Amino acid sequence: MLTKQQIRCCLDVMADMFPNAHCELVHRNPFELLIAVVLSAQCTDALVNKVTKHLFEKYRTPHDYIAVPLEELEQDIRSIGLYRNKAKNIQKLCAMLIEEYNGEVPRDRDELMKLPGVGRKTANVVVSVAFGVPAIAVDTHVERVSKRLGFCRWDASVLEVEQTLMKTIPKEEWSITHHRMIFFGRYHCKAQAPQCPVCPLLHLCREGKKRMRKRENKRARAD
DNA sequence: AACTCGGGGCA
DNA sequence: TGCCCAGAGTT
Repeated sequence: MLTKQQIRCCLDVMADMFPNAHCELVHRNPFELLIAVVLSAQCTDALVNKVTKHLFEKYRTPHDYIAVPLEELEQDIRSIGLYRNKAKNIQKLCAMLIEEYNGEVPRDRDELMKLPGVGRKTANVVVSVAFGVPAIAVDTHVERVSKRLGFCRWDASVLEVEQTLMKTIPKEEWSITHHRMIFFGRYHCKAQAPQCPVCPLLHLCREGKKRMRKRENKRARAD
């Protein structure tokens, strides 16, 4: 396990590697962001952006989404996968927005999590990106990076990962930090092909050092 | 804690 | 062409 000091050091390196880290979802307001993040569950932001381009021209308000048959909305988002669940959730979510929140996206994380299709990760992204509330959205990238480097135990829950990061990072940097970690995880510390040999964090990384040792042993046996 | 839902993308 | 990727909800 890394010390707080070491974790901050890792995060500083990520900041240097990805100075332009940001939310990759295309949106123009909190409502569009909410829809985009709900759609992004279990698929990549790039894929969602392909769909939302057309979607946000056709549907502009919560009313627009519920004015259409479920099957039509399903067809409009078919290419992203899990589209039946997502279409159903979005119609219910829009109905709730109208009935309970005056058609506005709530600014409170716990209120957001009452909406169908909105879990902890989605709610954290929405409050931090749309409303500037400090939050750390733990997706698979943030979780994988935290565990490989040794920010937390391997068996830590998503909530424990979030709490570890919150305890380590000053509040003002929570939001930008989670974007940096996502970039680091997506483009460098990838799930299948981590770039350990060229990683500037290798000297601190629990998993990286283990992988490099394995590599060495393999080479030694081959000789 | 484990399972399910479903496509696109890449090897 | 088959494996890998990405969260929320349910039991």
